Amino acid sequence: MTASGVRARVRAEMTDEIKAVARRHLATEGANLSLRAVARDMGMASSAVYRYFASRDELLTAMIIDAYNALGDTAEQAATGNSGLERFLNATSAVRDWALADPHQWALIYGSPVPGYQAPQDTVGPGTRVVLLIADLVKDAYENGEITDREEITGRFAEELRAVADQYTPGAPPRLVAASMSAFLHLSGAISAELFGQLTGSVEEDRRGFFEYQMRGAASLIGLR
Amino acid sequence: MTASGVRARVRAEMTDEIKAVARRHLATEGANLSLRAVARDMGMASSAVYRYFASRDELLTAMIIDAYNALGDTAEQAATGNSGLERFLNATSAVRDWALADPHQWALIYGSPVPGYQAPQDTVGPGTRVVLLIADLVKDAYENGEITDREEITGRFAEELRAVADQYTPGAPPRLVAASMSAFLHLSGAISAELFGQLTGSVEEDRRGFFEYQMRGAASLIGLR
DNA sequence: GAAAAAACAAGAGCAGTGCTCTCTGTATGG
DNA sequence: CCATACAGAGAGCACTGCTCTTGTTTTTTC
Repeated sequence: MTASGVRARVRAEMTDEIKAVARRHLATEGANLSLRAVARDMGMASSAVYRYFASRDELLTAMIIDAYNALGDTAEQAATGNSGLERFLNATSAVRDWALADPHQWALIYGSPVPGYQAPQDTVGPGTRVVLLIADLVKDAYENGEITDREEITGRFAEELRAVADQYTPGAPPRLVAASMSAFLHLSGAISAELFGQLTGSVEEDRRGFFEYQMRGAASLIGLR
Repeated sequence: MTASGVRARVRAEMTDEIKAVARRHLATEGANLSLRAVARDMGMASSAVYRYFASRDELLTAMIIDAYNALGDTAEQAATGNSGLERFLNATSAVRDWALADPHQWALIYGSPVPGYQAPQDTVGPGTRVVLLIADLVKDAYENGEITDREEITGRFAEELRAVADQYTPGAPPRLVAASMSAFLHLSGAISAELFGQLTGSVEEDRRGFFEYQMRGAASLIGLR
């Protein structure tokens, strides 16, 4: 291994450790991540952290990408089953479990954007993994004849969704893309509400059951059976 | 008007002005509201603001309550029409318009909670106005025979929702409460995603159309026609 | 192998933050 | 009329993100 290779590896390790400490802080403190506190925890000067991340926002961006990818991995691994419906329910349930296990990380990616923070281009790729997974899974079900016919959608947004469908899931009718996206938005709304305390006072005991009920509704709008 | 009445009135006006300035700051800056900046804008010392709000969190709480009520008013006023479906679509569309007009205020109430901020009891009442409006409107439609029959739900969450139904919309079957809440969560998810940039790259032109499509889906799950 | 260049780390410092404490006027209530 | 409660100001504490300068170490280049 070359000398420059060593340096690069040490740098990568350092970067990872900073992110790990930051993730720990995020889990306990919440979204107002303090670079200084992270540096303190690592026993280094705060200015030294700036060798690895140009700003607090850049560190946040890195953590957002990591979170998107962790969630994407989780959802993809869970999206198994004997039917499209089963795969959909398993995937969405895994997304919920992931969010419940680390609410702050969920808030980081699906909560309100950090003030002054504009999501850079690097985040859009990983950010679409879950919705693409759903669209893909629905397309599979469609090709297996598992989708109940529904009337095709019309309107300008239908045209826009046709373009999206052609790019990501060619061959799938636009209404399936629309319904998949709609299901994903329902998913994220249901999880965010549960995590952010919007459900307090109504469903307290059987939130999993209520969530599955909602996802079954979303699936029925898609036509999954 | 008594002398103490004057003092109380001045205090109320002062409180309102602080909130107004804070709202202006929120609209431009985002969620990291600075008490000092608000005080500066009002030409007073930051310490003087603490005569009116014990902490930044308390000011935020006041603004959250105001935002909930403003949104509640908007939704209630818009929930008119000749059918339950029309009322539902009008109300949800008004909610979306309100959120688009003031994204930061929407983020304040439906985005990720401010770090370290625990929503006090005062916010739960105003916070349920929109979902209660939907449930109420659905119950009206139910009593007018505008709801297509669907099978009743089962499970523990169904029992919990029955209790909620008995309290807020007595006489309505629990499945309507479940579907109303589900619709509301879909609503908030769709709006948050649109506001927080989750839709970037897919539906750009006809977001209103896509939103209405989604709300029609939610309405069909309720059985509204 | 020595010199030059690049990277790393630390510390001081700036401007901002929430919040507290103390002090001073002033308006209110008895 | 006077004691009191209250509004406001200012200084100060501990914290933040970030920059700039200084010194040290490591890597590259000759």
